[in-house]
Amino acid sequence: MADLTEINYAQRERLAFIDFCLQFIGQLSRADLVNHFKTGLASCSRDLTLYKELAPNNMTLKHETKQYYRTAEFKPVYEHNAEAILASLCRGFGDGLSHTVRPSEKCIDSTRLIHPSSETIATLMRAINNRLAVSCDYISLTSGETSRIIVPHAIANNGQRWHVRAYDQKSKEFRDFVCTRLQNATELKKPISNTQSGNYDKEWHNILTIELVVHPSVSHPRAIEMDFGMDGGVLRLEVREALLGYLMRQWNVDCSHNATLTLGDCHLWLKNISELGKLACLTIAPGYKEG
Amino acid sequence: MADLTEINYAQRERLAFIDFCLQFIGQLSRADLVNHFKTGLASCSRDLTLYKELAPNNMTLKHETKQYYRTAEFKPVYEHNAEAILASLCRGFGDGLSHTVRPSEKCIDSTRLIHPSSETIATLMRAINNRLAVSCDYISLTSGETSRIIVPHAIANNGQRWHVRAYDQKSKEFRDFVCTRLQNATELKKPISNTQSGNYDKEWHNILTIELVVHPSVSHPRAIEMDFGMDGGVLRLEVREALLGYLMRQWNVDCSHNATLTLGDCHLWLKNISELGKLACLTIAPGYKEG
DNA sequence: CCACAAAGCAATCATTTTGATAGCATCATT
DNA sequence: AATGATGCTATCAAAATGATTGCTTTGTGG
Repeated sequence: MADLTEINYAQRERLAFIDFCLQFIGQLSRADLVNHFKTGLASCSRDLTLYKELAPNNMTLKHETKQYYRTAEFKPVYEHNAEAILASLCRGFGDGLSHTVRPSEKCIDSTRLIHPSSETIATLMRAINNRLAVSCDYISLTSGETSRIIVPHAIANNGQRWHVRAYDQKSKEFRDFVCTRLQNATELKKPISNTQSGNYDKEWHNILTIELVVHPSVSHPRAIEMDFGMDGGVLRLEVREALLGYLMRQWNVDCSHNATLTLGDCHLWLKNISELGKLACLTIAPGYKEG
Repeated sequence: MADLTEINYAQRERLAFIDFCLQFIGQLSRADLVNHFKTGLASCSRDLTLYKELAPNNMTLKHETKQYYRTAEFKPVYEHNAEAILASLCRGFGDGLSHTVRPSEKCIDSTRLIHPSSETIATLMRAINNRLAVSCDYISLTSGETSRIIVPHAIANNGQRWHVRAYDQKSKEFRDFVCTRLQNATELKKPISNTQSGNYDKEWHNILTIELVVHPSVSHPRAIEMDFGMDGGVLRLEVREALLGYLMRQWNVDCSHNATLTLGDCHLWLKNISELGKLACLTIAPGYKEG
């Protein structure tokens, strides 16, 4: 019997592709495999034969259409993670590096309107990995364009924008910068001072445990519980303090102390807000009032 | 000289990996390659040699650290799409099928709190591809649990949830259903009637051209223009009518006729709303009033 | 300052994987 | 019943890969 772990990289990819097509498309022809991997017919037959060995009851050939069909007894050979699958369907297969893409028109991801340049991302990621400072021009919403030197240690998406979390030499504190508002980012070769390293970013390293519950104003709470896979009506999450405000805004979580926000479409309430103390990050959160 | 298109699938993957590491991490060791692809040392040397042939000036070996470093003259061999790169950094490499994952802790995507089951997605996608109806139990926010037969034709993410767009035999119209609120989804084998096919979903096939502009209340509009890569202060988009409302809500676009919404953090205004006519989908959009 | 260890490199050969071809089987279509 | 399209298997040649060896470079520790 064939052992999954002993199969080489390329063939494993092809087997995974077969498995995927059966489960998420329902059928598969030899031509699909040949097209996708630019492989020969022979190796294609070999792959199908091997797949049949691994999972004899997963597919049957229908000669009417000359395609393999998923059977009702199908058991996936590979555990496909749901988010990864959806990404594959939306953006096509392949790892996004070599372009073996074939996006599905039937699976449409949310629209990202903000696309940082890959140059900027590359510079930031290299600086992060090599602990270097970056000089750049930054246009802020409040103060307009300024020249800055920042020491980045992570990048994060807040649901809309990609931010870089960095020590700002101008304000002498850790801040978020929107990646698309950076221009002329350049790595500075001299090593950074210790206090500017990510380890000293308190709000980043402070992990808060928050409790989200269905908002009392919702009339069929079960629907929301199912959305969030809630266990006993509560969703516990670990969140970096630096990112909490964004998360609350992204999910439109009522952050008032008594769930009094009545703005439409508010499905969640931050139940344990009173235990969290005063948090600057929450100033952008829906319904938040200090106290 | 080696020709990129003539290189086989497996080696192309490895070359892309080298290219990626140099550009987004800054360095790469032979061990990284071996680890990632579980390949032998020999083939690893071959890949590096070939990469040097393809791009002689992209990397240099530093013996101090025994790693290859990106040079200042680096020119990517593969065009990496920014979104794909960010996904690779956040979730690790590989196509999400075979798990060759190694996510970066320095690159954090926004938190998706709602994860549809891969079983449900699989059933829906198969039904879509094979034009089948699906029976299921659905829990709606307004009417609670009901049994339904729907004919799905696409799934889409609205920024928060995955929806399935489908003909609903109960209400006899096309609607959106939240994937996580579906239970016991089962394909029905009999073929669907023609009028229930996706082709007849008017709101889905009606493509609107919308014009988004920086909200007049923003004090440094250049920052927003850069975020959205605006051309002359306007961002023109083609959007399905069925998805327009979600898009407006996701990006918090002021949909009032005169940009009068003053709610904090509203960076965009839907400039041509007056030309779009009456749209039911906009009832959920910020600031929208009929008229 | 020299020996050593660690990593990279190049060459070689055995093994594995792949591609191409040919002949046969199956089944829908006509 | 003939035809054509596709799938299967077997075979052989070609290509890719893995393992081994001996060599080079360079940093490190004595």
